[in-house]
Amino acid sequence: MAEELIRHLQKHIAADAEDARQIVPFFRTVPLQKKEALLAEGQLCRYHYFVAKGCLRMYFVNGKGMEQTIHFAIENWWITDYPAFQHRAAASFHIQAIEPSEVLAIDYASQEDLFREFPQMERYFRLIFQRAYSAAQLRIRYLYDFSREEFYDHFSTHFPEFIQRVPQYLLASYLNMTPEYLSEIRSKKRS
Amino acid sequence: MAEELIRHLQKHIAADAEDARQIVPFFRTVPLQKKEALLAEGQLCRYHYFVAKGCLRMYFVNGKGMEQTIHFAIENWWITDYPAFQHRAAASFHIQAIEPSEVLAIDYASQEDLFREFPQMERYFRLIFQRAYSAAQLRIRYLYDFSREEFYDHFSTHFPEFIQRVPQYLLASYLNMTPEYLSEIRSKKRS
DNA sequence: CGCGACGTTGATTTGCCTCAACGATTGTGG
DNA sequence: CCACAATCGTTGAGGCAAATCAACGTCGCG
Repeated sequence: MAEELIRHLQKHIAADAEDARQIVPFFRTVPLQKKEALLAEGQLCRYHYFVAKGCLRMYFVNGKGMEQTIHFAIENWWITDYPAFQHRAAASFHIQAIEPSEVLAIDYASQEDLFREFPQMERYFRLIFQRAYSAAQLRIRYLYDFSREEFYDHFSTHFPEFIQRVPQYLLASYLNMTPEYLSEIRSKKRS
Repeated sequence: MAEELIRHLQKHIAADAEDARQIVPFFRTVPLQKKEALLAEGQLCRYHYFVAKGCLRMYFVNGKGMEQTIHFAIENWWITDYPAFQHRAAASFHIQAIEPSEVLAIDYASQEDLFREFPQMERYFRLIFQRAYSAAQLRIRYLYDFSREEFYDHFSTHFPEFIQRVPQYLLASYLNMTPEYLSEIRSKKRS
C-alpha cells in the first residue's frame, strides 16, 4: 500500500526509487474495517495518517451528544487532529473508517526525523498544508455563505461520487443539517 | 518594519543576521491607511502578505451584496487569498486595512526563489501553514457547533482585545450574524 | 423471521433575519 | 469650531429557514 504514497510524493517532489525505499519504513501500515475507530476523542493523538485506500471520516460529539462529521478523507488525503498532533495532546475529534480502508501512519518524532533526513519532505508537506489551508479558506466561505440547500447542491454537483459512497445520515451531518431536513430537500428535488 | 518579520522567522527557524540581510529584499513594504484596500475581488492575486503592524480584514461580498468578514489579521499573521495566489488567478476575496497598517509583500515567483535559496524557508512556511490549517480545523468545528450567541461568548473571552479594536458591525459580520442580532445579544448580557 | 438501523413525512417550535424607525456618535466642509 | 450629514448602534414587529419531536415504512442482516 506504500506505492500509493510514493506515487503521491513523486507528484509533488523529486524522489527516486532509492529515496522511496528509505522513506517507506518511517510509516506503519494500518488496516481498518468498516466502522473501526482510528482515533478517539480524549486519546493522545500520536499519528499523522495518509489514506492509501478507502474512506474515513472525522467527527466530534457536540453538547447534545450528536456526532458532527466535519471531514471525509479518501485516497491520497492526509488526516489527523492537527491541533492535538502538533502539541502531542489529547484529541478533540474522532476518526473512523466508513469503508474497509488502509492508512499509513507516522508519529510526530518520526516525522521530524524524516524532515531531517529528507529536506524535500518539508516542501512536500508545505505544499500539502498550503493546499489544505487553501481548501479550508473556501470551506469557511461556504459555511458563511450557503443555506443548507445550497450546501447540498454544491456538494452533490462537486462530489457526486460521495453521495453514493456515504450513508445519508453522515452526509446530513457533514452538511450540518438534520437527516429529516436533508430528506425534505431531496424529495423536493425529485418532484 | 522588516524587523518584525525577522523576529518572527527566528522564532521558527535558524536564521542569522546575514540570512536576514539577504531575505529582506525579497519583500516590498506596503503602508496602508485605515480602510485602504490591499486586494480586491476580481484582481489578480499576486502577493502573499505579512502583517508587520496594524490590523486587516478579509471579506467577500455575498449574493445579497453584503460584506462578509471571514478573517482578521494582526501583527505576525500571514494573509492572502490562497486559492487565488496558488493558481495566480483572480481573487474571490477582498483584503482591507482596518487600522493604519504596514505589510510586507512577496510575489509568487520571488517566494519560489526564496525557497530555492533558503531551504529553511520551506520549513518556516510548512510550520505557518500547518498552524493555520490547524486553526482552520478548530474554526470549522466552531462553525458547526456554536450558536451565534456561543460564538460571541467564545470570541469575547478568547480575544477580548479585538472587541475594542474593531467596530461592532465588522464583528457581527465576522461572527456571521446581523448587527441587530449582535446588539440584542449584548444588551441581554448587560442586564 | 424479526430486530435494529435508516429514511421519510408532518406538526410544531425557535433562532435568527428582515425591515423600519430612531438615537448617538463621528467626521467633515464651510 | 460649529452645523449638518453620514455612519453606527439600538429597539421592536413580523417572518422564515431549519430544528425538534413523534410516528411510521423499509430494508439489510444476524
